[in-house]
Amino acid sequence: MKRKPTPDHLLLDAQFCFSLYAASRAVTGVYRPLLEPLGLTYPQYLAMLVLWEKDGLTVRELGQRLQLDSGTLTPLLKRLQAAGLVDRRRRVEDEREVEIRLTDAGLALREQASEIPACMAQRLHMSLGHMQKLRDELKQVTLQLSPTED
Amino acid sequence: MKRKPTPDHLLLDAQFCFSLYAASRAVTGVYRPLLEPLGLTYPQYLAMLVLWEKDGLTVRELGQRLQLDSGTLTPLLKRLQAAGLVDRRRRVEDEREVEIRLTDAGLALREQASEIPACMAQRLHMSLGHMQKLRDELKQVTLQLSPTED
DNA sequence: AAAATTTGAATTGTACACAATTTAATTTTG
DNA sequence: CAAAATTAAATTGTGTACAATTCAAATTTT
Repeated sequence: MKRKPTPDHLLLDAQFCFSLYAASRAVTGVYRPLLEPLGLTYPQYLAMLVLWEKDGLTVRELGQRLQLDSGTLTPLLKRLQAAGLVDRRRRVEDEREVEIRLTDAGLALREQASEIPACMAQRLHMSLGHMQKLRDELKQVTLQLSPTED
Repeated sequence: MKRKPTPDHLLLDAQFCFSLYAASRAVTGVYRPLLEPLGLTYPQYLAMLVLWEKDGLTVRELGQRLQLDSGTLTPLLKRLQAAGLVDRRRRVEDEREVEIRLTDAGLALREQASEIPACMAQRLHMSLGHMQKLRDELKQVTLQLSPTED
């Protein structure tokens, strides 16, 4: 009574999804020790990147940028607030919205973070051009799969 | 008193890491409704892929394949067991090891899962060749960043 | 304007991830 | 061989993700 072997298209190593999932976690793992001196987790670092770019966004706007909902962002932002990096306050124009503002410490942290991307690029042993190409292809994947598409 | 703008290399859209992180979550999001009828989460599906390929692995071996530790796998496997898809038992040769075996139901589920990769490939609107190329480049990233490297 | 709907955050509950510790079972070593 | 070191899972604790619900504040309808 022989059991059929797994068809090729179900092999783990054949999966595009797994290469993506594994690579994403591997990259996060490399960031961890780099971010530890700044007292940030990787998702917190992403939120700070957005705020350094444009301060005073609402939770909703931050969520659109990072593709995260309030269930993820609210506790994350509370931790950033507890760490003294941001302030959270209701907008006067619309009390439903919560505006996130960098504190002086939050803004100052940008200088320390400034070294990180180069650090990462070096660890990847990849040309800048190839990295940009791969990045843009991944953006295309996200765009293609985003719910608005199709 | 003008504040310096964020340098280009700190812009969110410039980050390779974010494109990876966003794409990975987008892909998982597409799997969710496909896996729901099978009663699997995405990481559970990955564990099943490994077991369909080679049954009777230990938690450690499964962890090596998926790059996950027992802190993640133990509860995940308990849920698969609760769903009646796998059995967990200590090895007699070495009582420290826990062997994971597919149940009949677990093996049978492979037939339903068989349609999923093609479903996914179609959603990506990408040639098979391009998907494989991207997949292999991502594997290279993971390999490059794995702790054994350097 | 009052009622119904919509919207933005927060909350609740489930399921990962992963560091750090614990426990039990083997191996290695003195 | 017995103590020490190592190993495999499990456990504990923190921090995401995300669906679903709740709540309060706008907005739209009637």
